[in-house]
Amino acid sequence: MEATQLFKCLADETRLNSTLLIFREGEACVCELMEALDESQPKISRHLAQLRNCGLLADRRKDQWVFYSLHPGLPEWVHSILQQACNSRQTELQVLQDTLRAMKCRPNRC
Amino acid sequence: MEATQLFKCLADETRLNSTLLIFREGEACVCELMEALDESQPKISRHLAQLRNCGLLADRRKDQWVFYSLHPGLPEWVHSILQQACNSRQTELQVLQDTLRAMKCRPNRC
DNA sequence: CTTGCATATATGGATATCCGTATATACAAT
DNA sequence: ATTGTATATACGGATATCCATATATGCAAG
Repeated sequence: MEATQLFKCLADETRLNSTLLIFREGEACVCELMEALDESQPKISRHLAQLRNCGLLADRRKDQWVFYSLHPGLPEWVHSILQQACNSRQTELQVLQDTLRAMKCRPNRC
Repeated sequence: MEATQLFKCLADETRLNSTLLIFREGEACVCELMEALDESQPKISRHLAQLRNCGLLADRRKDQWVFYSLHPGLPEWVHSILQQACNSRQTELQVLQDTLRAMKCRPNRC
């Protein structure tokens, strides 16, 4: 993964928050991110597709949901940068995670 | 400094390489970066101005040169991200630094 | 096979980014 | 004052990014 490509991925609010939420939660599906970030379905879906195409995220299908997670085998420096980005917006991320946790009818995991 | 703003700064090859060279060298002026990156003067100058306006770089004037350095007082997580970015392109950066060091008539520092 | 839910993609338009070229500014030296 | 060197900025065009809206796909349940 090229550094500039990673930075392009993280240079958008929706993509950064989605990636960091996935980083902290392990995985998340489109509808969970819609709820946590309060954004439209196409918007979330498009950004996640972009992150997957760049190799930052991987997806798995479970019933009608698609769960996105960090792509396995990302180099250590990518994880380190994500961790630092988390540090820089701890408070905001906590709010997003609380919203996610308060969500009713979260999809069942495998 | 906002995380997405930092990532936008680093999402361009010219800006990323300039920033990392400055990170490793301490400071650099426009003509040094032109030489090391083999790019035009307006291109380098425009990108440096953008980095300064975002608060990532600071500049000081010495005779006819303008030296750019990391803005003092940047939070620790910014430094950490720059360090990780350096790690991810060590080899390429080394080449750029060698070109810089081989440059004839480098400007005199204060 | 139709309905419903989750997700993906296509389209078109608004805005942003990036760059080459040309020009301007600042300042030292003559 | 004029020249030369270093840097900055203005302008215009090409391209990329981002989004809302509409539509398509995939799949499970009935």
